[in-house]
Amino acid sequence: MDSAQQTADFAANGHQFFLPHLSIDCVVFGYHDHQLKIFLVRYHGHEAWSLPGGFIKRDETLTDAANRILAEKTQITNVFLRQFHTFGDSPTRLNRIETQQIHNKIYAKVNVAIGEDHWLSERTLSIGYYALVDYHTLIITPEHLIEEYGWCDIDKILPLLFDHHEIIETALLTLRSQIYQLPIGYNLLPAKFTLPEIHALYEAVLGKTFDRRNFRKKLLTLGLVRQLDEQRKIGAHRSPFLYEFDLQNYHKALEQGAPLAY
Amino acid sequence: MDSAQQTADFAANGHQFFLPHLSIDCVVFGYHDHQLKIFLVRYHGHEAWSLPGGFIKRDETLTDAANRILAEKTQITNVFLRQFHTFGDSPTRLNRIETQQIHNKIYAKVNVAIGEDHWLSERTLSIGYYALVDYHTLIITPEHLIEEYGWCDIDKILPLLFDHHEIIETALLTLRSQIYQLPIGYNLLPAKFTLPEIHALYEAVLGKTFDRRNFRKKLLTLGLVRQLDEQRKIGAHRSPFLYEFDLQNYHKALEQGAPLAY
DNA sequence: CTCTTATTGTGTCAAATATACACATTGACA
DNA sequence: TGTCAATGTGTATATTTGACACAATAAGAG
Repeated sequence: MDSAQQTADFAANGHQFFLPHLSIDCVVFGYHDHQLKIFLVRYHGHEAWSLPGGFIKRDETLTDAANRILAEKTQITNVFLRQFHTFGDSPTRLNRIETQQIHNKIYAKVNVAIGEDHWLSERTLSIGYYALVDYHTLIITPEHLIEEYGWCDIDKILPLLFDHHEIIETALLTLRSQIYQLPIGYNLLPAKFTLPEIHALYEAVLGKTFDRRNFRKKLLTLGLVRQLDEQRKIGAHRSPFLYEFDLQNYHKALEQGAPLAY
Repeated sequence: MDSAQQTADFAANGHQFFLPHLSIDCVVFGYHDHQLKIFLVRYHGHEAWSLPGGFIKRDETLTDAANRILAEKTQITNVFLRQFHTFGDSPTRLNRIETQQIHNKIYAKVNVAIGEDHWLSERTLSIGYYALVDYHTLIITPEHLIEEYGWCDIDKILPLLFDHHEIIETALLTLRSQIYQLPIGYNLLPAKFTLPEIHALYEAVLGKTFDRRNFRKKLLTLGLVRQLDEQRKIGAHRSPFLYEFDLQNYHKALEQGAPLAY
C-alpha cells in the first residue's frame, strides 16, 4: 500500500478481501543502549502514535497474516513473532463513532471519507502479536498513510490510539513471563554481545536488578554463553569481552524453564 | 437457545446480532478421581464431539461473551475463565465446504439448510478460553442441538470436530505453564481436599511424578495449605487428613511463581 | 480376633544451588 | 601518572533440593 491510489482502493474495497471485525497489531520489541524499545508509527491526521497493524485476508492463515503485516509495515521478515492475546474488551473498541473518526482523519490524506457505515468503522477486535527484533536490522519503507515512525523507549511511551497502551502493557507482561521459556534474550540481542549487555537486558525486561557476579556465574554454570576472543571498545573504560549463545545449552535451559536469576 | 424455533431463528438471523468470522470455544477443566477431565458436547448429526462454544454479540465485550457462552452451555457462572489463544491457522478452519457441511448436519435437526453462502459457512477464527471448575458443581440444561454431553478424561479424548483437538492441546500446555503463577490448584479442587488429591492433581496437570514426601514438605514450608481436624474416609485404608488453602500465602507464592515441585 | 493389604503420614542427610559480598584490572583522559 | 568509571573475577555461608524407608491406620478375609 505505497501509493495514494492503492490506499484509497483498500478503504473502498478492502472488506471484499479482508475479514472485517478483526485486525492484528504488532508489538515490535528492540533493545539498544541498555533500553527496551518498541517500534511505533504515527498516521496522518493524528498526534497520537499507533502499533503497526493490519487486517487478515479472507483466505490466509492467521500466522501468515501476522508475518505479512509485520513485513508490510517494517520490512522485517523471518523474526520471532508470537501471538499473545486478543483484545475485545476496551470501550474504545466498542465505540463505532470513535472508530469512524479515527479512520476518517487518517484517510483524509487520500480524500476518502469514512462514514458511519463504512467497514472500517465497525467494531474490531485485535489479535496481538509481539516480535523480537535486532534493533540494528530495521529498515523501513513507510506506507503511504504513515507520517512518522521510530523506536520508543518502553518507559517513555507516547500517547497512543485505541487501546494500544493496554496491548503494549500486556505484551510486556507476556515477555516477562516467558523469558525463561522462550529465546527472548537470543532474539533481542545481536549475535555477539557483552555480559553487561545481556545483564541489562534481563533487568530491563524483568524490571528488577540482579547481582552482576551471580548473574554471570549462572550463565557460565549453565553453559548458556561462550566467551569469544574479541572485546568491544566502549570508550574510557575497560573493554568487555564479547560472548555468543551456546544454542544447545540455551535451548535445553529454556525447555526446563531454568531461571537465570531471582 | 432451548427451543427449535429459537435455534432456527439463530441460524437465519444470527449474523445481525453476532460478529461473523469469529467464535469462542471453551475448554472446561475439571478434576475428579485423580484424573484431569474436560467437558465436551456432541451435536446432532455428528459422532465427533465438540468444545462448548458460541458467537460474540456485536455490542458485547469479549470477556462478557466468554462468560455468557460458558453459562449458556453449562450453566456455570462465576468461575475462573481465561483467554489463552486465538486459532486461525488450521486448514479445517479455512475450508468453507467442510465448515458448511458440519453446520448443515447440525441444523438439519431444526430443518434449516446451511448453504454455501450462509453466514455459518464462512471462515471463522476461534478465541480459546479455558475454565477451571469444581467437578461436582456442574449442572446442565443442554441446548436444543446438543444430543449428549459430559466429562472426558484428558488422556482419552474422543474424536472432535474442527481443530478442537489442537485447542485442547494448547489449553493443556497453557495450564501447565501457568500452574505456578495462577490459582489453578485452588480452582480445580474443592474447598477441602487431601494431600494425595492435590499431589495427584499437580502430577496430572504437569504430566510427571513428584516425591510425595518432598511435595508435602514444600506445601507446608511455604504455608500454602492448612491441615484441618477432619479426615476423609476412603475405604479400606488409613484416613487422610483434609486441608484447605491458606489464600494469603498461596497468592504470595503465585506472585513469585514459586514451584511446588520439580 | 488377627492377619493381610493398600494407603497415608512422617524425618533425615548429603548434594546442589542461591545469596551476599570486595578487590583487582582496564582504558581514556586530564 | 593519577583519576574515574566501567568490567572481570572468587569465596564463604545459608538455603533448598532430592533421595530415601519405616510406622500407622482402616477394612475385609479367614
